[in-house]
Amino acid sequence: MKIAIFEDNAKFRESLECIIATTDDMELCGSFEDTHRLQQRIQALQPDVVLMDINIPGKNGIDAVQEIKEHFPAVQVCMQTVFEDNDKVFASLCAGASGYILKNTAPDKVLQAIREVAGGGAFFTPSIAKKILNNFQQQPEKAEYIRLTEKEKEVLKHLVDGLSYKMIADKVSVSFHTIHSHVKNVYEKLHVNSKGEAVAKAIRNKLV
Amino acid sequence: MKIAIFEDNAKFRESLECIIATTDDMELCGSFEDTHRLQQRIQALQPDVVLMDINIPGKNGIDAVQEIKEHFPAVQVCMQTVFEDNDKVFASLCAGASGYILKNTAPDKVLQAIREVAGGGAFFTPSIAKKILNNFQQQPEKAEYIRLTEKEKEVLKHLVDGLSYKMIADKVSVSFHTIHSHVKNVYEKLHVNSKGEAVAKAIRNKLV
DNA sequence: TCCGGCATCACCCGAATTGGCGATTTGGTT
DNA sequence: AACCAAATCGCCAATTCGGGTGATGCCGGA
Repeated sequence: MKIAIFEDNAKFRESLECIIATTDDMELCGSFEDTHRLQQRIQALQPDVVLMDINIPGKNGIDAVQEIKEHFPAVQVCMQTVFEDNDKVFASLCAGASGYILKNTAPDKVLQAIREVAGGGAFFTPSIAKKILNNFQQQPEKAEYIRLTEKEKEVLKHLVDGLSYKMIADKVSVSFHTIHSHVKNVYEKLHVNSKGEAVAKAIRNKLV
Repeated sequence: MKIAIFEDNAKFRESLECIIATTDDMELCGSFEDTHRLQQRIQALQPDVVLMDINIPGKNGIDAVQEIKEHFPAVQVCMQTVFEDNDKVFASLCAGASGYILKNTAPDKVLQAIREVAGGGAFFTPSIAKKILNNFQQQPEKAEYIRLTEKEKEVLKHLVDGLSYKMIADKVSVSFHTIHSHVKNVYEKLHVNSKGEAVAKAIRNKLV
């Protein structure tokens, strides 16, 4: 697993280098104090995971993430910073970062974060996770939990994709009438009575 | 730190009990296989953290979380389940859960999750964190400008609300045929050919 | 001034959707 | 064994939708 570091603070960068270098399943493939020639560096090193500071000379860390994900979508990026301002956190995540850890994070947690993002997962330090959570809970959306069966969810997904009853029936290998029946049940449970409302509610309640 | 468990699977509940009981800084103050008399139980036990299963007899786990947070906002809840469907995850978080861990989570991670949520933080297993992350990152890759006219946008809004052509015609005080015509134009511009797709695209591209 | 985009209205037709009435067979819980 | 929810299938009627092919004005930019 190849790791690249972008961090301007020399002491901190060195300690990161040390952590990575002394870990068996990781290889430190690059360590930089600025984001100059970002694409060339990434292209040359082909890292699996990039540790990125937010306050870094050259291009700032958030823009750097965006650039990396745009040109090298397979590269996973983990933000590594002292800041936990809401705007920086959310901007980083929207830019494509898969992890966000604070600089006071213990070394073993840093390694854990790297492994998680490398494996396609995500990792946040608890205080960051809490911020993200608040973002959900602040929605006044009094989302009653709608208990759809698996079949009903599947049919609903296909409705969202614009398939007709007949096409869904084909795709699920089931009779047209069955789909008909499922759709009716979905409408009932969602308290809607048209496809448009059902699709809208499905997307807004993240049933898809 | 007082922990209460709500989990209907006996074997799994016992293993959780064991994990908690053998941890120095935690005290198992209750363990239940259903959510009956939920408020009385919480009131009597005064737990700091509740581990809650989603599929649990009585009231389902998500509604239970909502009830707990409503009457005992200081109690932190961590979901503990085998499900990772989007709807269950987001419904849980919106209901007030501070953590969401899968049942295959290692014991030390479970303890870590409990400590984090007790301390006012949040904890998600990586795959759940990834789902949450995707919720932020989905959308930017649409540079394709869709220029709808005002009328078309209005008609589209009403379609999203589930109105039929005729109802829209009434609402906008215009002929049914006009609505028909607008809808056809919208379909053409959105490159779709069904109401479902149009509604989905409208919401996802924030045209509404 | 002419052209193109927009809004409006109109007709046709085949297919899809809705809603309401059923039914049987599973699978899991009690 | 009894029960229940879910999944499956069926019929019917009214309405709506999707696609095609028009037409009429109105307005603003070339």
